[in-house]
Amino acid sequence: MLKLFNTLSRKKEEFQPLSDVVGIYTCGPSVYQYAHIGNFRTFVFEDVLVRYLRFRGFRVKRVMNLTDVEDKAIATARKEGKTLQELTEYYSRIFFEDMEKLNLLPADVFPRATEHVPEIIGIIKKIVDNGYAYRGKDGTVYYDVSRFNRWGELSHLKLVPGKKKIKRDEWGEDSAIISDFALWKSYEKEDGNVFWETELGKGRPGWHIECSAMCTKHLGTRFDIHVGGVDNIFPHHETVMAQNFGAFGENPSKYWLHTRHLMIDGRKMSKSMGNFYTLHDLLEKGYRPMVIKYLLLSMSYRRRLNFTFHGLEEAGENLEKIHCAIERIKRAKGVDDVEKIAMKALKKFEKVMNDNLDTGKALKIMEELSDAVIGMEPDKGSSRKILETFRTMDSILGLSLFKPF
RNA sequence: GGCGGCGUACCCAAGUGGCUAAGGGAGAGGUCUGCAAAACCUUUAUGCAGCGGUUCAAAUCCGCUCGCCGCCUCCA
Repeated sequence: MLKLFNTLSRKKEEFQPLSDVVGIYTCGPSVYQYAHIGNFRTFVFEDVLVRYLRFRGFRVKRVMNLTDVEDKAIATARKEGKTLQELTEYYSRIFFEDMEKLNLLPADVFPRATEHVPEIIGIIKKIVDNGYAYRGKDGTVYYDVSRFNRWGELSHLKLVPGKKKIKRDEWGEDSAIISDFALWKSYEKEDGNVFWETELGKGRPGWHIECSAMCTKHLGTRFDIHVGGVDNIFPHHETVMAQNFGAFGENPSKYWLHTRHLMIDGRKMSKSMGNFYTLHDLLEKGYRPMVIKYLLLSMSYRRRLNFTFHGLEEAGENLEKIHCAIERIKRAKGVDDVEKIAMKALKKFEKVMNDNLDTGKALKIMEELSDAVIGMEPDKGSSRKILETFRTMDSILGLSLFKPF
């Protein structure tokens, strides 16, 4: 039985789907700059989640949004003298290329925030009608956090009531204060030509409402799994829950999964600190995409992973070993009946994957199988079985083991 | 200050109450070799941040202390 750690309960829970199609929503990239490999740690994990669910026989619908309108994107476009669309199109294209390089399956839907303004308006109106939002003096529509008594349930934060209003995607000094956040931001000069004329007035969507609108449109008001990095727990996912409660009276997702950060020099790899590598950076240094992916998978997603070049080298060696083992087995003409080893390995593999998708241990099991196999002369039947096992594991981890290394 | 995570050898790391604490990497010694590399062999924690407690038994459970990190309105 598959168990997943649910941030909401802070417990591992048995995965029981709501219906015959498992709905998964993942917060995708903000497409105003290159995604870094810390971002990809999350996307790689999500890919394995989807692949594993399919392996277990579930039908899955995965939705991954592209945040293509927000403060930073607007500011960046302005600075670079581009339109918002030119900027986000460019980075979206790069993102899709990176996904392909890392052998990540495309989501079933890649909704863009700018293409969902009518849905966004619709959901804001519901929230207003239900009494969970109000209009500020300048026309900005704010979510009234004081009306939502389950605020803080996901992040487990005890927040202090306050009167602050947050209009832009700002970050301030007043921490631990409950603030009302913008659902619809009225037009400001620095928005330039980024605005929509709507029945809520001239303006643009708030950052948080985009996800509520898109997940609801593509997966309904209640779906199975919502995934993202831990830094999204608060405020982003907390607000998504609040918004969906305001509009539809329920928490949109049964399970909330959060990946821990990729660290560098003991610190979180982040855009704002500038201590990151993009996929492109590492490819340029000569590292192969699958080696990078191997490193990203080498630790359970619930644990922090410290990025080092030494670790990357080791990942490369381990991956090479597995490739060698597969090549050897392909040509094996021995007489040993060693089918059992393959079956045992697969069993162990499933066991660790069932335990909250521990890809780090799963990789170790693959390495052990490779080590075992390298010293053997398996017969034809065993060879076929071993190759099948590797193929199955590869279909879940997506490491392109059967392509030239 | 609140919530959470982590601390096992020089480095990474497994370990989830019970045989002498996995495995890699690096280092040291060796086999082989004209030398080197590769490969292979040997070796490296009376001890798991510290202190106290529970127990027949603790790296593992409990309490306290120290240190590092994450979140507490940019962020995967």
